[in-house]
Amino acid sequence: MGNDPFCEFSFYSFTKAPSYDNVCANDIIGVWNLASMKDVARLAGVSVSTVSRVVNKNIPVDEQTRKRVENAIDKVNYKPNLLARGLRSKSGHMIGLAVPEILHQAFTYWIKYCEECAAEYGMNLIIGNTQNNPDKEEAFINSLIQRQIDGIIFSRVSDKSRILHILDKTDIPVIVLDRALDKEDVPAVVLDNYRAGRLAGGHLVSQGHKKIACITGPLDIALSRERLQGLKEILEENGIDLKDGLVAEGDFKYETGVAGAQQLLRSRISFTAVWAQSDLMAIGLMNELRKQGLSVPEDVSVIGMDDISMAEIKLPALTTISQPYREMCRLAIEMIIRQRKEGVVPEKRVCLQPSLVVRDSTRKV
Amino acid sequence: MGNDPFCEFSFYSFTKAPSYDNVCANDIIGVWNLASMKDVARLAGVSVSTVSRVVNKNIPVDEQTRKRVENAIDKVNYKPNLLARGLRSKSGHMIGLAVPEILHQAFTYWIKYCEECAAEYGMNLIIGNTQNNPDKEEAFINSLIQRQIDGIIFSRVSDKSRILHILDKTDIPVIVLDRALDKEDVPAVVLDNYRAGRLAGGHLVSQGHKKIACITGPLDIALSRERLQGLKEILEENGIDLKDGLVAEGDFKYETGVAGAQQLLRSRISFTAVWAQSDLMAIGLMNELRKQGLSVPEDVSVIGMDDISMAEIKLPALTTISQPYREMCRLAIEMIIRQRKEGVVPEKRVCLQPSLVVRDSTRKV
DNA sequence: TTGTAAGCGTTATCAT
DNA sequence: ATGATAACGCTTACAA
Repeated sequence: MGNDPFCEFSFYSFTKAPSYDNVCANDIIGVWNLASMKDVARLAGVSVSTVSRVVNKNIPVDEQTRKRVENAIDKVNYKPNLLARGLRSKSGHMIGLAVPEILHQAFTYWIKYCEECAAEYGMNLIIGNTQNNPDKEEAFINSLIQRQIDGIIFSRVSDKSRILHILDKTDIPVIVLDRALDKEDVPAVVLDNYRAGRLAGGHLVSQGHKKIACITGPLDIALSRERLQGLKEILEENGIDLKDGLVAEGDFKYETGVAGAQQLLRSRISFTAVWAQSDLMAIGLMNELRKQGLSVPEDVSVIGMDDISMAEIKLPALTTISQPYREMCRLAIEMIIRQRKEGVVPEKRVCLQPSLVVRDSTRKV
Repeated sequence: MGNDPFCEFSFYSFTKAPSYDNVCANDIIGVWNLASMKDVARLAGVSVSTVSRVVNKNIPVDEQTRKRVENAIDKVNYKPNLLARGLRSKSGHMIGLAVPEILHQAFTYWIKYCEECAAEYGMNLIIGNTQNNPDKEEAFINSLIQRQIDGIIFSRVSDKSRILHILDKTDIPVIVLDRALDKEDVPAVVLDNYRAGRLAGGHLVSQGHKKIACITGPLDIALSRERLQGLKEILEENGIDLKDGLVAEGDFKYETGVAGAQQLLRSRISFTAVWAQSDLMAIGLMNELRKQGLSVPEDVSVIGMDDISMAEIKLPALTTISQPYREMCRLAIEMIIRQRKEGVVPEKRVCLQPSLVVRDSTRKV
């Protein structure tokens, strides 16, 4: 088996690159030069300013010269240099996205949709994995500032005060996704978590459940409390009491779903339905229930939250609460762009609605 | 429930930003200016070139002046402008990563580890989701070229000829991750897929299995064939025949694991172990087997490939073949950096070894 | 060792 | 409508 990183029938070798005509003089060797505006201008017999005007389409240019310039542009395959443009216009045409952990599926949604939407606006997305480490976060933000980034989107912040301290001295638009900062002093795009609780509870109530349990996220995080509150209120409105013994605290990960199931069963309070505040916990819960001889949904209905792709493929497929990831990202990016282009600054938080996805893990009782 | 995107107790409003003293003159409003070298130079009473020399630490500077400059740098909190630096030195200090789909877990590994390694080298990572769409791919690459990107990493390429056509005119280092191009004409970091097949087969053989089946990836992809070949050969070497009826073709996704299970069972050829060439297919396979009344690993041993996080939490936890994602990304990035800095160009492909992760889905027979 | 100045590829101001 | 020209902030010959 061997730990040798290279297999026997391949090799890893470097050779001197062929020397290029236009080698540049610093440590980076052999950069091929794209055509610049100067080249286009020379070819079209106009000045660079005219080329710029044609490229940027904002200032009137004579039809004749425009044609000539456009031809020249095609001919030399001119593409504007975004570093030069950014340097001059103070806009790198880039958006930064900071996530605490790339491998968590919920965060990959932010990455995917932020990239998608940024691309639609002709922007590139720089991502940074902060690992909930304030130092990494700071380093990432600093590199973004140095790139004249157009805006920064945070999905969670490990050290609020530090971040704001750095960014307050700039006027770089900042949006917090998903998990707003406590004081609401930074624009945010968040989910209506209270409503998520109501949705989950409402679904279970409508199925006739009366003995309901919940596995929450960390209760020091506002959104876990809001979700729980929503659940509590909808149950109360239907004359149902959410018993303290049937609330287990988790951390959104699989293992605490398992642990939560054990805790609920140990309580000896009977229940016919559980809402786990993340799909991962819901799956852990289902696996543990099954292990203990209970079947889902026959004995216990289970509802999750997030609608990760795994939710579809479990047996049974998981009923869950889905977040409008795409819309949230779009909104965040549009808020950034508006703030940069039009000088308007979003004042408060935007709150989007979750929706219920009914699959096979819940049923009438 | 309502489809209204904004909940009733929040609002989405923009107001005019306060005007800043240093508003710049174009359409981007209110950009806060970082201190520049000029500011540092003025404060330290030296020229900008001296500041540059201090910052870049490559050219000797008098201890006295260095101290003065460093103090000035701290005082004004100077950070080099990376756009200007990139423009001048023709290196954006960025690496681009093109993936076909961000939400697939295997690709998120590339994102995570490329980001991690790029950060170690002081580079930022721009990601692009190509969706296997040649036009998106081309647009992404063009934007990278325009940013004087230092190198591009592809995880799969939808249209090889087009990409190479664009990039061949540049000398931007290009590395293909994971799935090499057919002709081996682009540097690549790949897994030893043949060896993966041998590992999977070897493990099953060592457990005493003799009736072995396989669910492959798409057979028009070389790596699926290489994996299958490895499996075949190790079995042959042990006097075991991999029966044609026990090979089902899938596409790496969950559903074809289910379908593969059905196909294998329909064949009526008995088997005691299956290698699915992706964990997702392995999970589909396990679920389908269970549905048909077979248990894993009691009746059938199952081994997967990729070692995605889901593999750990299934019941039973999945025995699988893991890829050295982190090392592969590191190698790719280091190849890029060496090519850029030292002008050395990696000639062929680098091939890394997979490893076996034994969990609970396989057992002695 | 340090300063001067040119230039990277743009955009924007000011003439014409 | 178009062309010089001066920035943007940096690196780097070349001079001193």
